[in-house]
Amino acid sequence: MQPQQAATAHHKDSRAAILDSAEAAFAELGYGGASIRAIAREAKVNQAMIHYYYQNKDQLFTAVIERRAGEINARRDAALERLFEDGVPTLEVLIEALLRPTIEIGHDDARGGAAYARLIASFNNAADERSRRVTADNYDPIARRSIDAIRRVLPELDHAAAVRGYLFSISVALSVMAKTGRASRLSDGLLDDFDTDETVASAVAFTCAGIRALVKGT
Amino acid sequence: MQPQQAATAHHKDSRAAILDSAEAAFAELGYGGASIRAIAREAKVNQAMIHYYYQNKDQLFTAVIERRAGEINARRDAALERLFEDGVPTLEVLIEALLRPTIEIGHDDARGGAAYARLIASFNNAADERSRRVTADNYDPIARRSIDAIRRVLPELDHAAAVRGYLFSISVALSVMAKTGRASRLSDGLLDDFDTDETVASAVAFTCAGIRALVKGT
DNA sequence: GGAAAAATTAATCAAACGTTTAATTAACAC
DNA sequence: GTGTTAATTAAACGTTTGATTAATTTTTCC
Repeated sequence: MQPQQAATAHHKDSRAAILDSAEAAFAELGYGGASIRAIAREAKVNQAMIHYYYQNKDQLFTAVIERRAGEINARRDAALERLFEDGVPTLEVLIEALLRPTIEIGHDDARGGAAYARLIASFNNAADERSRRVTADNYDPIARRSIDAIRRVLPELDHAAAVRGYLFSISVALSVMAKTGRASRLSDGLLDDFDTDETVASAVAFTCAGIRALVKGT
Repeated sequence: MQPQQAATAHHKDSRAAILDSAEAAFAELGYGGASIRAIAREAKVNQAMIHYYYQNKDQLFTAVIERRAGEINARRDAALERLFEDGVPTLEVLIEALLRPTIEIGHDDARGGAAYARLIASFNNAADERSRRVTADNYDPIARRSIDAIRRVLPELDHAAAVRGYLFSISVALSVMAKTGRASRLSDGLLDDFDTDETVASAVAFTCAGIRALVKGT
């Protein structure tokens, strides 16, 4: 039968420990490279516990994504609602509100956000059935709302261009989330993957100018 | 046995057949998810042939990347040299020259480019040691030359901003290479992942405006 | 045409994989 | 306390994995 929420004071919640460990493993090694055994070992739980709570590897992966996607989507929705409360915001304010939750989670090392950042960055462009499924399920709805918001702020932009602009912007945001160390390497240390404010500012400036350039006849 | 009249022509190039099959498998399933056995089966080759030619899975992966990276780098270098032959080109011309080889390979279905596109898109943001290694080995040198070229075209851009601009641009280009079908889905069919010219034009317009926005004090 | 080298094959290896089972311990309701 | 259910465990399941072996065929070259 399905377990109930137990989480005794004695043992830290095993389910969360499994998700944390799985998140790190999937991010570091990919879905196929991460093994249930290694995930269980890292989470300090018996290997059968993973099947007890998540049935199989695929559903474990799904659970990892859903946990973070829920938070990101909630923060984005709240920002969207707030921004349009009194009037139409500028494109810069809107884009920053859309990108910041994503980028900040990736910089929240204390809560393991860095691992999720690498994970989402790797499956966002992935073509396998599983990646497409979790993207469509967890990120398409908020994507549609975000695209609508962009069009309200920039009515001259046609629908197709708004979709392009949104996807380009997300791609830029994810590239800075991944923190592969490449920026630092190519800039000989001038750039720092971990400076959130400077990173967000650059990404917002870049993508806003890019979106405006997609307006027809410019 | 089968009539062997075409045998020579058939397995004339087992090495290429293996690389083609491996490229598709790595792109579709990831490094860990792709199996040597499945790769051999798809390439119509005995599985020991893969170790005969490429020693092990890691070196097979490296060989898959190197084959395409060599071509992309050669085309990019040629374009760079040509562009600066007589004077300094515009940013648009430069960026298009940098992005086009990458995007076009991804659209060259006949030569299996679509698989490589998904592959490079997935490991570009990946954090595992292998992905970082092949990125550094195969794409860092051309990246440095490209960044220098951007700075010659746009001298007001400082080095760090040029690195940012380059990485953002590559990220945008890779996102359209992956062709996950998401653009079409989110635009309700208005956008087509396979329209190369329109895709390149959008990516160039977006990234050039983005790079200009990274100039200090604008 | 025959020796040498390259290419290809089937068979096998130990290790690791995801998953399942059956038994045991811990927690809770009454 | 007793009974019930959730949580946890060790062991094993059958399969697949990357890799290696040794034998055999095909090609190359003189």
